[in-house]
Amino acid sequence: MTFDLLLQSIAEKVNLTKAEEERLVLACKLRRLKKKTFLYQEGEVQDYVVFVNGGCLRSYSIDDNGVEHILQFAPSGWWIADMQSLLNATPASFNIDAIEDSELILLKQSEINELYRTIPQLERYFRILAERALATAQQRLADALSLTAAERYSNFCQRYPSLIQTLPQKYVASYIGITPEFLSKMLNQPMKKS
Amino acid sequence: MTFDLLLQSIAEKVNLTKAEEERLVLACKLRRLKKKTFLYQEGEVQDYVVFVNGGCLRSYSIDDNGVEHILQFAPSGWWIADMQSLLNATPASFNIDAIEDSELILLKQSEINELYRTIPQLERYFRILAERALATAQQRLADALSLTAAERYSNFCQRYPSLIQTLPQKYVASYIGITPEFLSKMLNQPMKKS
DNA sequence: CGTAGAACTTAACCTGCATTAATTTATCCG
DNA sequence: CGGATAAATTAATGCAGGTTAAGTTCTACG
Repeated sequence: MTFDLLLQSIAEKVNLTKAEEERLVLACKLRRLKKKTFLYQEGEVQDYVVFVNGGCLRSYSIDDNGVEHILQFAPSGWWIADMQSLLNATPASFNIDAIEDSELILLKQSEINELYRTIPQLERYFRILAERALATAQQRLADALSLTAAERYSNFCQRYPSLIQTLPQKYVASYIGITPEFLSKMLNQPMKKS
Repeated sequence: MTFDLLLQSIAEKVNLTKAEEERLVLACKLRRLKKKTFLYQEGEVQDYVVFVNGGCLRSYSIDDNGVEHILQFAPSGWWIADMQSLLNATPASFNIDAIEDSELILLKQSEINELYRTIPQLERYFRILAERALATAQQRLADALSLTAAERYSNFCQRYPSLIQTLPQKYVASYIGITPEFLSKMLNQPMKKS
C-alpha cells in the first residue's frame, strides 16, 4: 500500500488508532517527481510538508555567483521542507528538486494544523521530528564552523554510508561546503589524518 | 513575579489556564549564574532545558586547537539547550556558560515529558519553538555555506541589533565563524559592498 | 585612582580552498 | 551501439581569511 512507509515511520514514535491513520491519509496528496525536476523554486511559497516515499530529493540555495549549496538530502522515509517559508508563508529562499525519480506524499500546512486538533499524537510526532532535526542542524553547524573539509567529508561518510554510494560526488561536495574540484583533489591525494 | 517573562512568552503562542500555569511553575527550578561560569560543560549529560529570565548565555563547541565556536546566544526571554544531549541523554558536545550575570529557569526533560500528558498546549508550544529554531538553524547554515564573512557580519547586525551593542566583538567573530583579528581588520578598513 | 588582565588593533606572512580551464571518463538515451 | 551531455580529474594560479606576534586600549575591581 502507498502509505505504509509513512504510517510505519509515525508508528515508531507515536501510536495512532486506525481511525486516526485513515483521517491522516485522507489529508495526504500523492505526487511523482521526475529526476531533475523541481518541487519548489526559490521565491514560491512552500505550503506543503513533504514525505519521501521513494527516490531522493534535495533542498539547496543558490548564491550570487550561481553556485548551489545543498542543505539537506531526503532519501526514502525522510521529510523535507523549507521551514522558513512554511511557517511564515513567505517566499522560499531554497529550492527543492528530485535527485532521482521520486514518489512523494504531500501534507498541506493548513491541513496539518487542522489534524493537530483531532489527533494530538500527530502533534507529538511532529514535535519529536522538529526537535531531532534541530539537534542535527546544530551539530552540522558546529561541524561547519570547526572542522576542515577532510573532516567534514569523513563525517558525512560515517553518517550517511548509503548516500555516499549512490550520490554523484559533486552533490556531496556541495553538502559539505567545498567545490567538486577540491573534493576530487582530496580523494585522489595521499590523504592526511582523519 | 519571577515567572512572568516565561508565562508571557508562552502566552504569545498558546493559551494555558491558570491551573496549568501553576503546574508548570511548580516543575521549574530557579538558578542564578555568575558571568563566565558554566551551566554545562562538554561531556556532561544536559538534562535541563533552560529559559533565560535575565542576563545572557551562550552555547559553544571547542575544536581540536582550543578555539571556541559559538552556536547560539540566549539573551533574556530565549531558550537554550544542547538538543543532542537532551534527546539522547548522551554526553554533550557543547558548553553553555553565562556571558553576563544571569537568572535562569530550568525545566528537567523528564518533567517536561510528564507535563505533556496533562498540558497538551505545552507540547504545542514546544513544537512551535522547535520548528522556529529549526527554520533559523537552516537559514544560518545556508548563510555559512554561501556568504562571505562581511555578509555574515552584516546579517548579524540586522538580525540582532541589540546584541551587537552589548556583546564583546570577539564573541560576534566566533558566532559568524571568523577570528577576532580578521573581524577587527574588516571593521577598520574601507569596507566593500554589503 | 592604579594596575592586571581582557579585549581590541595592526601588520607581515601563510594556507586551505576557490577559480579557471583543459582533458578524460562515465552516463544517458535514441 | 554510438554520440551527446554530464561528471570527474588534473593542474596552474589566486585570494579570503588564518596565524603569529607585538603593541595598544579598555575594564574591572582592590
